[in-house]
Amino acid sequence: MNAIDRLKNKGIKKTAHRLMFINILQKSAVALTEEDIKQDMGELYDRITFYRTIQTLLSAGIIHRIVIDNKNVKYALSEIAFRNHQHMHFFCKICHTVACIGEVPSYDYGLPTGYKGEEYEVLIKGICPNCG
Amino acid sequence: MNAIDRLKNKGIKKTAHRLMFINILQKSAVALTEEDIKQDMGELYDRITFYRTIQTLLSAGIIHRIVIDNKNVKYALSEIAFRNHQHMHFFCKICHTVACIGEVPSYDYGLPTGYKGEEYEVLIKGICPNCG
DNA sequence: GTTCAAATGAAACATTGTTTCATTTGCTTT
DNA sequence: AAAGCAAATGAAACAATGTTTCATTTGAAC
Ligand SMILES: [Mn+2]
Ligand SMILES: [Mn+2]
Ligand SMILES: [Zn+2]
Ligand SMILES: [Zn+2]
Repeated sequence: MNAIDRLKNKGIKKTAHRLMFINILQKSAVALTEEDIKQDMGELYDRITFYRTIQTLLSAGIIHRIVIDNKNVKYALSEIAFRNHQHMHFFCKICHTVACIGEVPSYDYGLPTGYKGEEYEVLIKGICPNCG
Repeated sequence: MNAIDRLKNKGIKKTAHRLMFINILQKSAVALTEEDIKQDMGELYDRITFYRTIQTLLSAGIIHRIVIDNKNVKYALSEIAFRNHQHMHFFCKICHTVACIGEVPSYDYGLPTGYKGEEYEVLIKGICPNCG
């Protein structure tokens, strides 16, 4: 699905910032940092609008935020393939690349009594194909 | 193990701040936010020292940081029981409590070709015993 | 094209992260 | 117990990031 349709789908206005933001993510095989996206935006970048664009796209569910730790926060499109399934993330310890990978296996994670698990997030850290 | 021994173990000086920080975590069954710990510290709290205490204790491996998302970052002691095993974390969607729970199951998580997984982090979101 | 709500971007303010440096503290050696 | 020294502290200042306000511009519906 293209950027315009993604916005139309959610009933939010198509603006230059939003379209460019989505298009940049769309072209990337991996999740991107704010800095990555900002660099790609060039001229059009504005700190405040950028901040609000992220909020808008996040709450519309068009993108998702992947928080690895304090120093690594990335954004990726919420792909249709993944929409209703939890998916895993891979973090490369060398190049710090983050990729959305397959579905979370529905194994028994063995919660202690009394806990009700609803969402299972799996983050795998290791070496990516590029760095291996 | 008590706070003094934890510091002595790592060969770092025992100071009022560090001891209090560790003792506060030690008394808690769940992971705590900076704000939680700050509140418990009272008088002794200082923003800058606090910042450095976290860094020191983190890099000594005495505590670990659990990043749920942008708005939920918590700290917990690195328990001996967990030292060499990855352990899972549980996040309660209602009260936002975070708890360190059992080991990460060593199932096959099914990485795409080329990826080498080394650490597996599992974060389960749901309802805790208190809120259920 | 007109209209109106929503988005923008400048400015200002708030919060958090980090460094610098003079002073104090904890620990080792006498 | 006292001296000596490296490490820790806390005040200050600076940097980066988050957030609100408001006048202006823009997008979409009519
Ligand atoms: Mn993802
Ligand atoms: Mn833990
Ligand atoms: Zn890599
Ligand atoms: Zn709860």
